Amino acid sequence: MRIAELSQTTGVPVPTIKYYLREGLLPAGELTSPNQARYDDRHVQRLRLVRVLLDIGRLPIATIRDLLTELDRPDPDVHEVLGRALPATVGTRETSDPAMLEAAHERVRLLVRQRGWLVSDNARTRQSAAEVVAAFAQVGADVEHLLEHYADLVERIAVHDLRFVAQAGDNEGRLHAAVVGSILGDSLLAALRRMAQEHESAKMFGIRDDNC
Amino acid sequence: MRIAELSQTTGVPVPTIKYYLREGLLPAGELTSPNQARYDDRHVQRLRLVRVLLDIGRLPIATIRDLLTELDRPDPDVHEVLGRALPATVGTRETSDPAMLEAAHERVRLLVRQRGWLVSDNARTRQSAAEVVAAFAQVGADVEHLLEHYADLVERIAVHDLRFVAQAGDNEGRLHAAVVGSILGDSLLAALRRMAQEHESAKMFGIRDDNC
DNA sequence: CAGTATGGATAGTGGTGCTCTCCACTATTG
DNA sequence: CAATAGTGGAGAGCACCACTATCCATACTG
Repeated sequence: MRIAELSQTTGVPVPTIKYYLREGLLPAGELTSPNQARYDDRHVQRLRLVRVLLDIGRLPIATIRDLLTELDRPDPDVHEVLGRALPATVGTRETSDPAMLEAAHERVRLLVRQRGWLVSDNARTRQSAAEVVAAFAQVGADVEHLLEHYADLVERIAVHDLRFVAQAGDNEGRLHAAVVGSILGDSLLAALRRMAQEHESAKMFGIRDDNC
Repeated sequence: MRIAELSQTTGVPVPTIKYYLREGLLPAGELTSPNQARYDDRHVQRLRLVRVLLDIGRLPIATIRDLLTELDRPDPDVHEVLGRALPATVGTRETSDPAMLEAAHERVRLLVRQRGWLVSDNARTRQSAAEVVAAFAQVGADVEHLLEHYADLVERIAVHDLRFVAQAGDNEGRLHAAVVGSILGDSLLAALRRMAQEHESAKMFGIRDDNC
């Protein structure tokens, strides 16, 4: 398969594919001569994955490159990917109030301790969670109740996520499933949550099912 | 309070505040003379909210403006906000394969029907959910099981979300809580989910709690 | 053998979220 | 009562990011 066919199959313009090749999001095709290369199904798959991580996951190119590099490691391990690469896909920000952030960190540490979660201490996810907790405080919202209930529910979500990962055949498939499930799962959960919120709100504040 | 104090209190640079004023993210201060204005606590609150929606929620300026405009409507109604304004905060994309997208839409319609969710038919959240379902299909992942379990769990999440909204004192507070809870809630859930995934993975694939 | 496609490289583009500069004017300080 | 600093407002400029366009020597295609 040459680049034009790869482009047609995936719907990604040829210049964009070239750009991804330059950026290391896509491995180079097998060179048959100095300026001819062949691409195969793996390139199609990878390209689709990149597009989905970009469009749905809204991950920056650099993050996607790191994630794919992790997937392509010689000794790929699902737990490693879940523990090291995927945490980089949650955003961080520089919070204004250091004291508030430290309090939020302490709150997250407490949560992790009480739940007995086996989460590495330097985990970026802790940082991210603390930042969100601090953000709630900064806009004057009390996140306390939400935090406990959310923790309950994400535990169950994670069980299904890991089941989703485990069901994939080989190790490579599991890595793929871990990435896809985590990134797309966020978006799926967000969309479903909005619908469930609308439904719950309809039940709560007078039902207007005129267009449902 | 003048602009310098507003800037110091919130940590937002003065030129950025001026930019937000131009963009309509922040209402103008009360003019005391042609080139002097006074700002108050409401500006501080609003500015913090804007920063949090930008930094944590990663919403575009235009979306934030629309959201805040909705909050400032004369007859603010929580269900309206949850049903109209907040759905705009989930992304959309132009999918390559129309047939796949239509199948995904049908799947989402079925889900909504089976759950009896009262969700408006044209809802943007449906579009978004369908896009994610199509994305799963596009990368060759079977979302079927995940979908049912996620639907179960977001129903419970939404119950807590609405409780979070209801607990806020007045109507204005509830609108604020709905926005904050929805947007920041997404990020909080994502961060907690990553931690729960790491924990679940640690339990599943050999426990290495050396640094937990 | 004419015309199109290719890999590779470099430069340019459009959108976004600021940031800088300027201006006439106002407030504050010594 | 200066001198200095700060202000609202408006326009231009900037940095980053994800592309997109152009060019070239070479290779495939009809």
